[in-house]
Amino acid sequence: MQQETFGSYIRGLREAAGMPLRKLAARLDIDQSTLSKIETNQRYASREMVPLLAEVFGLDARELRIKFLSEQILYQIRDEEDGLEALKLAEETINYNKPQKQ
Amino acid sequence: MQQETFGSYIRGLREAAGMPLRKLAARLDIDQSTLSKIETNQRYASREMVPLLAEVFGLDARELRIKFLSEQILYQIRDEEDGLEALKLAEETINYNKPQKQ
DNA sequence: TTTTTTCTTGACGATATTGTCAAAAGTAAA
DNA sequence: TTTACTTTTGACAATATCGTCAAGAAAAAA
Repeated sequence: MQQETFGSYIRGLREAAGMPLRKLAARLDIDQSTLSKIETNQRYASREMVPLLAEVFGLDARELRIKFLSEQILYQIRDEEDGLEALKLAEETINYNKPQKQ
Repeated sequence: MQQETFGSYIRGLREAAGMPLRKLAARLDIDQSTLSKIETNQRYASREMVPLLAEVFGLDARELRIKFLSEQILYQIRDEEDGLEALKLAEETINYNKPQKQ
């Protein structure tokens, strides 16, 4: 299930840009060791980093946020049975409570 | 979005059964104040309580687990934009990595 | 209204998670 | 190799979350 994490995804972007950890960490306003750990999956990226990352790498902020949230969700239901069903129920709950169009 | 929480759901079950907090807490092996807080949404139910709750109230354990996980997920994406899209992406990711039938 | 039982609350210790510092390890250039 | 730079790591402080205790508030029974 866990092929590419958000952390390794960032690492890929950063390396492709030839940018050192130190610089990206500065842009994100975090310690470089924290970023190192995020990229090696010893820590988790925080919500606030997402728009900054989008800006730095010229990505669509919305898409990146969705990717980030999705990974959070997947992490939460990792090695749970019926995770898929839980996702579906969550979806239904959102849809049910969403204001109806027309 | 948040109409009935897992906590208030438990409270409903417990009251319907005419069971005092104290007794249910004992069955769950937690302090009654913890259960009180869970039922009033000041704390979150833990994963381990779910099968015990199912047993106590004669519910389907799988369904209750799904309900529990679903709420966890919804809590995580509360007041996030594009939460629904994140859910869908998570689903796709699971489906994509699921072993194909046939 | 007293008494008993149930429920809630605030404070606090225990636990888990996070971010940082400083040093070590790894890599590349000179 | 030295030297300079990048990345990783371990230890620890800061923060957040959690469960319990003990007392108080609320409710029900007597």
